Amino acid sequence: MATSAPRTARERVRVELTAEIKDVARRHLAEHGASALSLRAVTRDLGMVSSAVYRYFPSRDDLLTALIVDAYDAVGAAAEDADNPDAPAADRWLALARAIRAWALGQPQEYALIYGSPVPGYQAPADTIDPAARVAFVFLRLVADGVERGEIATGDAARMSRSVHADLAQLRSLAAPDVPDSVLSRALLVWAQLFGSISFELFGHLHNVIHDYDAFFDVQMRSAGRFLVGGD
Amino acid sequence: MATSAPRTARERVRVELTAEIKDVARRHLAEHGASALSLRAVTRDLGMVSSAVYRYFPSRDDLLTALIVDAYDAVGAAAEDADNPDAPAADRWLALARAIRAWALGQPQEYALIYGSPVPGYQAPADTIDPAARVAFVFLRLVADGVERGEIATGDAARMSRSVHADLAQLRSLAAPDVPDSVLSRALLVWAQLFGSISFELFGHLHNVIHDYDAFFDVQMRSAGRFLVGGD
DNA sequence: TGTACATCAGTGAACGCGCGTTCACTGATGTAC
DNA sequence: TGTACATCAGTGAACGCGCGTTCACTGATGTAC
Repeated sequence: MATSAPRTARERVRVELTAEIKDVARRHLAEHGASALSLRAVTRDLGMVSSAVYRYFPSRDDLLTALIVDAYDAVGAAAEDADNPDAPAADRWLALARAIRAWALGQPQEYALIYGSPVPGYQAPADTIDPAARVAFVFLRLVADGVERGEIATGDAARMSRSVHADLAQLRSLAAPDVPDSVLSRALLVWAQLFGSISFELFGHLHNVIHDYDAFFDVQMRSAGRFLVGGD
Repeated sequence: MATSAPRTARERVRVELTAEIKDVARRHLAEHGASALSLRAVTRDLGMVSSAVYRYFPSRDDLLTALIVDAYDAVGAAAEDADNPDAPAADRWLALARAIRAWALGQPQEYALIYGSPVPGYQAPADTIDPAARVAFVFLRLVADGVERGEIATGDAARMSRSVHADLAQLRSLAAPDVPDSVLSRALLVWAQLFGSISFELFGHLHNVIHDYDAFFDVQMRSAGRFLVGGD
């Protein structure tokens, strides 16, 4: 990934073809889902012979990993783009929620790839961890800013066990400086709610219940935002 | 499903074998996930020849559908069992949330089957709709009772578009009599949050962030319960 | 209660398919002098 | 600038595998008289 600019023609072609393989794979993903992703089908679409892909990805799982990393990066980037650090916390939250949902609706299979059930037989390697955190950092920054600027009520923490306190403390030191437990806990609730809502919509659990998804989503996220900033 | 008691020996064996096939299939599901579920592997485990399964299920998709229906029924039953209609709404909510999570942790692949990404290439037929609603009905009953008994604050409804209002009205007439929009909206938020939280845990999105999942879940659900009963 | 026929469960062979991955190879591109 | 060698991309054939589904069949179970 972090290779310096390709100098030789060969390197340039290699970079391009790697990207092309991922593009085609992404298209297949969109049509048939992750577990149906086939190296042979991808190379067929590219006019290559199936074994040629092994010059670029050592195995099918490595290709999947690359797609997963790209997907995490893409939501992360979408979230970062949507965030205006100068706006009030509630507005930032709404913008972030909308951006994530918009990304999910735009590439539902990529959303499913990273937030749906894990691909059977596939073990996510460690290099997916950092990209996965990117989108969450946007959220936690917003929360930390909101607390710092006095926009988010801190309230008093609900009673929680030492273990939960420790987990929250670790998260705080990692990504949410000076955010008290009460707010951090609320934030995680709201965060889970966001992905729960998007998954419900995308995976059809609100079929025949909700018809105007756009409007419903906004109502829900505004309500969640009020909960987030408003305290208990 | 709703066949009357089998009378002949043949019918009895048929019922038993149908159940046995599903049991083995469920075991395979638990080990390898839905998309890796293979009729041949299932029949192999049963000591049958692969074509014999077609006497019981006309195709692989029909077997999958049966497993999905069973899974929905199982969470629904778990939820119903956990619910004590005489308890306060907040307690009922916590008990329900715990029951659903416990079920999910007990059979993660079945949870993934119904609440994770849809199985690629599989189209859920209409007969999954009713079983899918069963668990939600338990929740909505609890909410309706809470409103009726004055345990859940109704507050004033946030501004929402006509379309959302209509969707909520339909849901109310279906499963939540006399529950005002404000509460219904909050309830759906909390509901999405529950499945978001369980999915986060099960699909590994809180890996290295939360360590004491049991305690964290309780803290979160209590907080969600306060939001549910307490109003905006 | 016994017989004749119809129904059904399970068999085994076969069809046609696609998959991931390996391997020895050819020919083009890049590098060092 | 030109040549000799090393590196690399892509080929094509092959391996071994498992899958869903169909079909004509045998033999057991059930039903009607």
